[in-house]
Amino acid sequence: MPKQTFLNLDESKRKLITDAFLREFATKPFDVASLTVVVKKIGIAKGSIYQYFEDKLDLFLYLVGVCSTTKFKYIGHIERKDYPDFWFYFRALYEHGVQFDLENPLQSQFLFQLMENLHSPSIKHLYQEMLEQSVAGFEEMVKHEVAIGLFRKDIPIQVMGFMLYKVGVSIQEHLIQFRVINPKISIEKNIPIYKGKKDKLMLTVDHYIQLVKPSFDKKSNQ
Amino acid sequence: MPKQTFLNLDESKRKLITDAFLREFATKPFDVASLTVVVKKIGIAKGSIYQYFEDKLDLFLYLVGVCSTTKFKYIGHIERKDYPDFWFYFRALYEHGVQFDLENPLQSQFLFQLMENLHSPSIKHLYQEMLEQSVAGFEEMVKHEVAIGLFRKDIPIQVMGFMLYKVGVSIQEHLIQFRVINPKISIEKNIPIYKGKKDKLMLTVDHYIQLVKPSFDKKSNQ
DNA sequence: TATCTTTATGACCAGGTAGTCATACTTAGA
DNA sequence: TCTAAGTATGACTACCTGGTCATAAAGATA
Repeated sequence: MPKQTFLNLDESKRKLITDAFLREFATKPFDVASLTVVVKKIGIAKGSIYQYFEDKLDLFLYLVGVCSTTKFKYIGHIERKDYPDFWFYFRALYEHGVQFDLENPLQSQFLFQLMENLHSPSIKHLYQEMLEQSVAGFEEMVKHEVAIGLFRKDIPIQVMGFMLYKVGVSIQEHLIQFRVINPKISIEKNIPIYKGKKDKLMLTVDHYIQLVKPSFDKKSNQ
Repeated sequence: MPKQTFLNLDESKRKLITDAFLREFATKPFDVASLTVVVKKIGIAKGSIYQYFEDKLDLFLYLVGVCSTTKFKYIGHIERKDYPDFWFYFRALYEHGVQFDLENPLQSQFLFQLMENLHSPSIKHLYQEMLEQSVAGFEEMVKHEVAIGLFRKDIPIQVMGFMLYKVGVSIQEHLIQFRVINPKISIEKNIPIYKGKKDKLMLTVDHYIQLVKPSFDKKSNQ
């Protein structure tokens, strides 16, 4: 948790600091990201950081918190019950995710790279924790779909949950792989990852849904 | 490429060095792995490393080469044409992959963590390159299956190829996630990742095949 | 204006890194 | 046994990191 000193700062300075570190941590793994470089870039003293935060990890966790909170405002209200089947719901999550990205590019990019940048040995436990949480979330979704008879039940929940999680991740990675989006350049130029690419994203989402739907949906004759 | 000096070394010393660095790079990202630590551990001078290799990257690439060559001996002879459908072929790759692991634990573990440990900024290009190659390989497979009418053709090849690649990766990650295997501990104790777990691995492979088969296979009425 | 509290600073510390290089040691051949 | 080529060494450089802390500056209160 940030110290009181940081919270007392006026918003513009808080934003200056937050944004600068979001940028750093969005580009480099935790262990490689350098506080020294960032403070030089924004022209504040190294010592100040330690008036604001306990240590590097404290700062990092603060950023995670900020971004998660923001994103939740965009997708927190989306509920499964408002959609006829899981895939409409799944699709909606992406649609509102784009909105989050367009309006909060830096935060979006930070979250985008989060899992990747957590691969540093010194915070391995955090990675494990977050992955576990994500996977558990998808497992819950699958469990529900199986319960209401929309998803097949001949495959272990864990397998379906994990695969679904992977599908979610793969869509974004696909767009990077095939040069539709370029997070690195987006961060440099400070433009939203999906700016002008919402259509292409949703088309890809649809392709993936079309592809994996038969894997999850219960066959009509079962 | 290693320098001649390294190649002149007698095998036992070469193996000592190779194994020690495989261990280091199997545990830590490229940028975090420390040559200094390794040379201390095996009791040779830091300078010696630079008599053997150009630099850290040269050493790393040597390790990649060694492991790839070994693994190829195990799965290079497996050909699609020897199997009735893609999924038997896919399954066979895993089966022989286990054999490679059991007989070359260290190399297996190094390759296992390779993609993950390539996330270091200083070798981002290498990551990109290898990913590209892997994905291209899976795309070729898909293309072939579509051509012979076994895979559906209503989804872009790129999407199917990338998804298939992800399925391959996901199986291993699944086993970590659900504590069936534990590469980190295996490396510490120097035992094969899949020792005594071949059955569980193949069961999981079968689950994933069973799950994703309907996504890829052409429907009989199409 | 004088006092007290909060905030900002940057030199400094201990510890780490990849890579260099002159020197010493080994080995092989004559 | 002497020489020459190959191999091993570790102190050293230049540079980086996260984190500390006494001190200075700024703000608020009276």
